[in-house]
Amino acid sequence: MTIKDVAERCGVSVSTVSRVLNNKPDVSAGVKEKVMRAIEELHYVPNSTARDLVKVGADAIGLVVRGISNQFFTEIIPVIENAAIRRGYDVEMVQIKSGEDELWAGANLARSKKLRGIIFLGGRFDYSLEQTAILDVPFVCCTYSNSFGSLPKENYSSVTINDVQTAYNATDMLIKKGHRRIVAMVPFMEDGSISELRFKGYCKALRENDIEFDEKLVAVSGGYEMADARRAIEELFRKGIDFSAVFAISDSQAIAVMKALSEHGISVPEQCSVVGIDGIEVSEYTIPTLTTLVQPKRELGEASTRILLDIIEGLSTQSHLQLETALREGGSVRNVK
Amino acid sequence: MTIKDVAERCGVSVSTVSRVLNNKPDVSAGVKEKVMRAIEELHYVPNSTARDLVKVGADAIGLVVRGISNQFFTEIIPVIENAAIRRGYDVEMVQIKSGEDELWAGANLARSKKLRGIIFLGGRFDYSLEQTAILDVPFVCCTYSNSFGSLPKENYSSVTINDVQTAYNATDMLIKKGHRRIVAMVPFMEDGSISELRFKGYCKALRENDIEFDEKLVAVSGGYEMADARRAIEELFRKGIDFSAVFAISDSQAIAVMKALSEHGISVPEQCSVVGIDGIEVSEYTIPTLTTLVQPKRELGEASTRILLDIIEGLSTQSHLQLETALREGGSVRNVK
DNA sequence: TTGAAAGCGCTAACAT
DNA sequence: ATGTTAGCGCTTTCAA
Repeated sequence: MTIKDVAERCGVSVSTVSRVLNNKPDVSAGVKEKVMRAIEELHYVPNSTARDLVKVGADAIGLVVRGISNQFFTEIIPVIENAAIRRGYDVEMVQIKSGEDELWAGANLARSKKLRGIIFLGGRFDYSLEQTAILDVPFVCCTYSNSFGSLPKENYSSVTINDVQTAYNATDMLIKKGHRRIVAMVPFMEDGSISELRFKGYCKALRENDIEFDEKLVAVSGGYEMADARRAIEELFRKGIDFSAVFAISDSQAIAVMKALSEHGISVPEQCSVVGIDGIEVSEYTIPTLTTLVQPKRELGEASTRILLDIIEGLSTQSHLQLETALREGGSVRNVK
Repeated sequence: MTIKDVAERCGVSVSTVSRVLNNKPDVSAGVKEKVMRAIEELHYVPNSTARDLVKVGADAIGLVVRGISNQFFTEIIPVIENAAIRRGYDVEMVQIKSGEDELWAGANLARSKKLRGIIFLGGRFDYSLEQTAILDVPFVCCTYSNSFGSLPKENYSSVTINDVQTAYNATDMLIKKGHRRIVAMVPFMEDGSISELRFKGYCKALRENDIEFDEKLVAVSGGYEMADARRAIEELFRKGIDFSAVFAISDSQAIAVMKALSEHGISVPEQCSVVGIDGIEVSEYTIPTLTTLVQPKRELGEASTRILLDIIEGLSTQSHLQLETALREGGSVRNVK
């Protein structure tokens, strides 16, 4: 069932059918009518692949999202879409799994759909110039940057928070409230990624407050899932570690921490305080409400889009924007001074 | 940057480049080497659109997911992917927004990628034969069926739970535990969709237990979001409605209900019981753990895939499978007898 | 082993 | 207003 079948059915040429398909003006009402009926009757659906192949670069950008079930990302996606639409650009989105390479996915998407640029929502922190060379359009890294790579600043853009600083703020806040034995709930200590950065922030806060780093207080979960965090806390109890607060790398792991504590009869915040990072929707629904450092989701999405489109339109060059996180005080942290 | 550029760079024909690209055997080692180096150097990435256009139907199916941020769906997706892979099929996934038509998206995907069949993860309940005719491959509806439409059973397949029965079970359980004034937290009473079915189950449970239906106990939230549920509960308090339990249409709304109750100083389950439906991950992390009717996510995904592939391979015909939900007792329901 | 050429389904000149 | 034709970038006969 192709455009040719429709054309033959109506006794017109394929270009005429193409015209009505694309709502071109120069088709007589009668023919248009006839073609539309044939389309209906034959249940014809145009092949978008063929369309893409022939189309010239339209006003559209790509969005490559790492991790289909990352709540934090799914809250940013609509922001980016709306921001792009407002400036007259469509956005083509693809999801990739944790194992896949976002650069390849982006290059593929860009070529296939003839896009003008790419936004990566989540990705690796260690690009090299060589690796990004497969991308022939500008791109911006949203929520991450190239901290562990060799890609020159002038070759890409990024919009992020300061992960080290944010983790520092979270931990420092706990210390200021009188906590000394603070658990760091992190997936990895050295993954060359977000976990490493935030762990560094935790260490820095201890250091600057003259609290000795205690390796026993690092709960290394080995993964970003809630179950990983829960398991890591259980492990702490098994070892009989004593602590009065937990800094968790993300809200979702913070929520898992609260649960694990509760299962051990520890109430939050009375017996243990918990702080997270992100500000995902469900963190407002925990009991008590999670205290967390909220990422500016709207700004992250809007700035990424703005920067990319400005580059595309020649209004500006590559840039790197670092946004502030805000402490949202829920009920999960207690002052013990 | 196309295959032609690579060919010219090496002084070979495009077909030769295509051969090394696709790992065909009949290329001399020397040429292969040369071409591969050129690909590297030029940072060439094949255009997958052009590939799709020319390829003949491969062993692949499509997965059309309704709602990018539906936690319940995102937990089923990997199940379907793995089940398909195990039988030697690739799966192409697309996400659609609430407003978009999944049938159109499915037809589009099927044609573009020359797929052998489609799984819809969530969708409308009211297809007609005419509407589904745009699909020229078999399809199965996963987690929903055509309860409000006219599509003959023999024209599609489905794998679902019994929504009416499940809601009945949830409500009946509350009644058996002594609750009489039970709130139904539903997005809509008559939406020709899942909300309507589950609301019916609630009503049926009341009826069969000789409890009079009280419209004041229906919290119609007008949407499926957590914020919608929270608002609906606030409204109940504003009206001064008295109740001892809440049946929520989904886990996520149940979690929002628990929060709203907590904010009004009502503790769960001591002063009010809450039950949900779905069994999403985070429902295991609430405090108390949410009591809910767990959908068999694994079976839903695997059965959908099996049925579709069996049809594709001519091993069986369209079928409709209804799976059981299981009550998972958390701590959010109290016996008041 | 390699190249030339046809064609996947569609759009967009260019004719008529 | 409508038809004819030339590609879009790739794979795949078919010849050489």
